[in-house]
Amino acid sequence: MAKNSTATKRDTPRLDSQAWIAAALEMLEAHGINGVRVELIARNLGVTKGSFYWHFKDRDALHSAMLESWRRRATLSLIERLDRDLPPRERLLTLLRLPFAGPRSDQAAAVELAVRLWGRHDARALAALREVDQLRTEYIAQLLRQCGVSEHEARSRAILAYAYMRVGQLLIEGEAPDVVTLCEQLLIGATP
Amino acid sequence: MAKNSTATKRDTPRLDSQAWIAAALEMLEAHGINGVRVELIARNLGVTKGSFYWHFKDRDALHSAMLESWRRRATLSLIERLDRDLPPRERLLTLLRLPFAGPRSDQAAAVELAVRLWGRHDARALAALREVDQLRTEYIAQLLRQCGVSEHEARSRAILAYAYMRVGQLLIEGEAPDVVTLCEQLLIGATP
DNA sequence: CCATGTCAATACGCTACAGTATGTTTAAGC
DNA sequence: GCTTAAACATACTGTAGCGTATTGACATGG
Repeated sequence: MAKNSTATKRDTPRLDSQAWIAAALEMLEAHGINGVRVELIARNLGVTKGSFYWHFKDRDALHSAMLESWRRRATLSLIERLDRDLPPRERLLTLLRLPFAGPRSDQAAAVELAVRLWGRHDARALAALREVDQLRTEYIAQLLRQCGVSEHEARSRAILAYAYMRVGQLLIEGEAPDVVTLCEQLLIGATP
Repeated sequence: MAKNSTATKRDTPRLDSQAWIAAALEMLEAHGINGVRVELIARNLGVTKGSFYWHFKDRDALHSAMLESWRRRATLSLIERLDRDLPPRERLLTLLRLPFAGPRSDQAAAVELAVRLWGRHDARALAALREVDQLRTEYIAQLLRQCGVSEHEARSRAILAYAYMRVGQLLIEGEAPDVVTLCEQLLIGATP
């Protein structure tokens, strides 16, 4: 186990900043912001930290880049991926089930938790978090309004739905399927 | 700034395990489980780590003690403190507003997030988390049933309420008071 | 007053890690 | 084939932190 250790193969021997950021976000998801170590990420990528300090000035620069990358993907990508020809109610359901759909979404939900904790002693993380939270809840609220939810209830329901999406995964694990379905119905509104 | 640095005064010059655990939980809340450093806690307590290794075998023993302490306080204390002569609906409201009532509850909510992240790569933390989640949601569901919520809806509403209590703090910060009130009404049930 | 148990300070070795300095490979352009 | 710059390796310094060993302060009971 000298060169090709774990994560990325050497099919792309040369890395760019994005590869480092992606690997760093994996570390963030697993061990929090303090667990994001340069040499560990390097090992996961199959390189040494000599590569890291080519792409980034220092550890703090990586942190900023991680936040920026997360903010972009958290706002643009997800929303634009859903804005297709689905009716609003189906879009809402898909959105609600997104954090529970497979290990990839599972990791994404964990990153949210890590950023949330990170934001307690880092102003940049807090700012990014507020912006993402605001955009997400507002988007959910819009969908709810399109489903016929009143203007007043929309924001409250959006907040509840968003909270459910953040920490609901572990809570649901042992529950019956109809309990989950009822959660969704309570959030979206009565079944027509 | 030599002796009495920050946290605990030297009124109680000698410490016990509980003081260490409490200080460690503060660190957990601020920097996650990886940020819980022995020498840093020692500085906060105004002692050196020579004291620590008298009370605990090693860092891992502190982790276990932290989990155990958190589990006790998370299950027994809170529930028993509420089981007074309040009607169930008022008890529910108090419970719902607990995470947003002052900085102390704010810290407690942050500890929950930290444990939640911690549980992603530590089996003990995950076990404690599951137990606490289960007890809390079941307790909320019981209160809901006493409020007239149907058996089926009780568990779903409890999950939504619990998720709201965990991450709702930041989401609510800029909201109007009636939005928050509506959140509570949606969770508890229609106003009678 | 001294013996013992409790709690803490000091000194030490060890490892992990951040960051720097500098050498080495690889690919592209000419 | 030679140059150049991008991407990475290697070797190093400095520091933070875990754990250990030893010693010191302080109280209490005999």
